[in-house]
Amino acid sequence: MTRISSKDVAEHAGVSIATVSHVINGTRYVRAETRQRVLDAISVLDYRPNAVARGLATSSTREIGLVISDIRNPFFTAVARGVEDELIAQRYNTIFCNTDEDPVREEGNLHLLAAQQIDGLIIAPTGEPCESLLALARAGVPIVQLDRTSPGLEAPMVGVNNAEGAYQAVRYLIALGHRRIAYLMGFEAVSTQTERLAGWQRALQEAGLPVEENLVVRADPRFAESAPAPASEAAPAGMAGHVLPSVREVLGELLTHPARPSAIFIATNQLTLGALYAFEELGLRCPEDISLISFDDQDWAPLFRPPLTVVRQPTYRLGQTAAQLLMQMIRGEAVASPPPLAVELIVRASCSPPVNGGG
Amino acid sequence: MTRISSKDVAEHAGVSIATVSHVINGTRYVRAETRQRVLDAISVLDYRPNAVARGLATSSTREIGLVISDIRNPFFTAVARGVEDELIAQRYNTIFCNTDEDPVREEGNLHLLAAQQIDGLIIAPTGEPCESLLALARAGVPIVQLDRTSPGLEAPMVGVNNAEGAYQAVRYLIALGHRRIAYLMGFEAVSTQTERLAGWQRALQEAGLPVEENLVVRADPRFAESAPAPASEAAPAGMAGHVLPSVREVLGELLTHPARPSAIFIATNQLTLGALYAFEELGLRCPEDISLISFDDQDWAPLFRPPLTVVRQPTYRLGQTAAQLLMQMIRGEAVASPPPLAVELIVRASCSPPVNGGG
DNA sequence: CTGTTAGCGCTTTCAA
DNA sequence: TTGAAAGCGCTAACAG
Repeated sequence: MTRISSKDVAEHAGVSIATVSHVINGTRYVRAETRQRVLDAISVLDYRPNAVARGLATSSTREIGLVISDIRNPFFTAVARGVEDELIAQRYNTIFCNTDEDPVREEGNLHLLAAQQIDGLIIAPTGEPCESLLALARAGVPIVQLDRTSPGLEAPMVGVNNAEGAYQAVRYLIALGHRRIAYLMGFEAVSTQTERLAGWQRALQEAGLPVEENLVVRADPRFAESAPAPASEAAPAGMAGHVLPSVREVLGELLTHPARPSAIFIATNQLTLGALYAFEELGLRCPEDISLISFDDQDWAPLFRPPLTVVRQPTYRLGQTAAQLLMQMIRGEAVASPPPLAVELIVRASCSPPVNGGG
Repeated sequence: MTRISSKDVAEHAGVSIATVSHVINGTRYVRAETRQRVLDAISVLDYRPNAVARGLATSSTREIGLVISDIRNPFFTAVARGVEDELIAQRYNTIFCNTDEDPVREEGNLHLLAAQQIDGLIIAPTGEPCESLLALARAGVPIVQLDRTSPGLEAPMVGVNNAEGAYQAVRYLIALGHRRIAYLMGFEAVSTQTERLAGWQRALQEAGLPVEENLVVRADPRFAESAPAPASEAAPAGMAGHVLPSVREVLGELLTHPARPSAIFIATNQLTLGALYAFEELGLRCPEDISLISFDDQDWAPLFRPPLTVVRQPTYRLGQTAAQLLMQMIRGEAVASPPPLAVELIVRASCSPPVNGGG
């Protein structure tokens, strides 16, 4: 069962291991006849170069780390697919890690990835300062930030135009006649959440509407806690340092208030799912009782009753772009953050004019 | 920027590199005072052992391959999370690859993983014979089959009781009064699909109902083609060797037939989504015009109108179990396929008695 | 209790 | 046009 190595190939072909290496990598001229002998030996012996040994010799492992919050989040899932497709095409492997937005898990993952000598890293950082991340950057490992930014990290970032998407969404609601529009968001540390907040604000201000702080509600964005299936199945999440109420709690309070908003803009798909559960529980009909618009499209969104109006993000392309950018960095090319990718307002039927003229 | 190695640590601590190695790995006794010196040196220099070098020396990389069909499929996504949670806890990294049910992609992925000297493999095989997979097995790499089996491969398999789940689903429909119950499935090569077929058959036979071959319809299970979002975003799929019509085509034919079935049992979540789109297009109401029951729960299923009746699979646990089994194999323990995990019939509201007495 | 040293399998000067 | 040999950073005998 002893694995066969380039030495075996060399012997079989009657050449040195240097020559074997060179024909495999095409890294210097080899007489056609010699090359053929080596090639034959390779196929006869079914030789596969050992990437670990090569990695040690070249200090390049062809492995890329992909660190995201949770692969079960359809947003990241689509992104991950974009990344993997792009990387595998370049014969790079992608190692993925989940952080659950937990800085401790983030540190641990990065530690392991660093030890593994990854050639590059694509990360959707938690947003909390992360020593391992900065260390990786200092060590010269190419890094691209995905969707969000990490404090203190100098690295190109691939994301969407969050403020603009939020702005459009809220403007759409305002045009429909809404005056009191809530914003449901997740962790403050996550840059997308605050950028979307800014878009919400700008739209209100431009319309001369008051920006009431109590219209901004925060909830744990990690899963729709009222959803039976994942909840009962989910592993206990890390949550270190993060304590936020569930969507259900938060909306229960907001939407039973006498001066409740007539519309809500939601920052993520998981929060949206939670909100939908909350509506059901509170007996609120959408859009009759409350209009809803959210970030992230979902493949079931058009089938929903009502079909969901959303701000669509180019998820797959986000991952693809991040991977392409990383490849450029690995090749040593100079890169800069590309302009934010455009989002798209998809109007379906979860928003309607407010019944009582806008709350 | 020259990376620091165990040699640097040794020098700094005034010991040999062997001692450094031993304190790091706790692999032989080191005097407390010496150990402390080494530890200090490590932290002063911020030394991180190079896993690649270690991998070369020990021929153990602490990397596991996870090969699935498509990470965008929520089934695999949950499984992958179970795998990653389990592996990361053991300080193993997981490299994931998508095959798109394409044997060519499968081969390519495995080839790369083999070169990378993975310590183990968890795979949901396409079901087509796969040379690289057998080669990996021959080379003694621990493998566990996930959800399905690959022809000719001797490896423990972690899956659910597919036939039983299908049987229960169809029995439920029969109890409701249905007589003509269709089965919508994906690729024949995928073992789960045929096992579920067997369950469907058994339920019909036991009830004395005819098993009509034209009630079994096959469609491309890879994505809901009528769903606008993923379709427009999706990368061109591989599809080598697989040609199957879309759900829309297949159901268009089946359900406009005069003697159309009054109920349908669907083998996967992606096919279900496609069916839901098809219903919409055909103007069929569920469950009034047709009852639907499917494999795989989804977090939005309870919110759907009608809430979907499903056979739930323990997805997360499937991944977790596979990973645990793999760890045992890596430790050299003897293992066998565990009994299939139980599925659960979740009755919601997408099935009702047939209007005309069961077609 | 600790150091020396021979690899692991490959790449890459340097020589020829 | 090709070979010899020195590493890459670590582990694991073997010595002492």
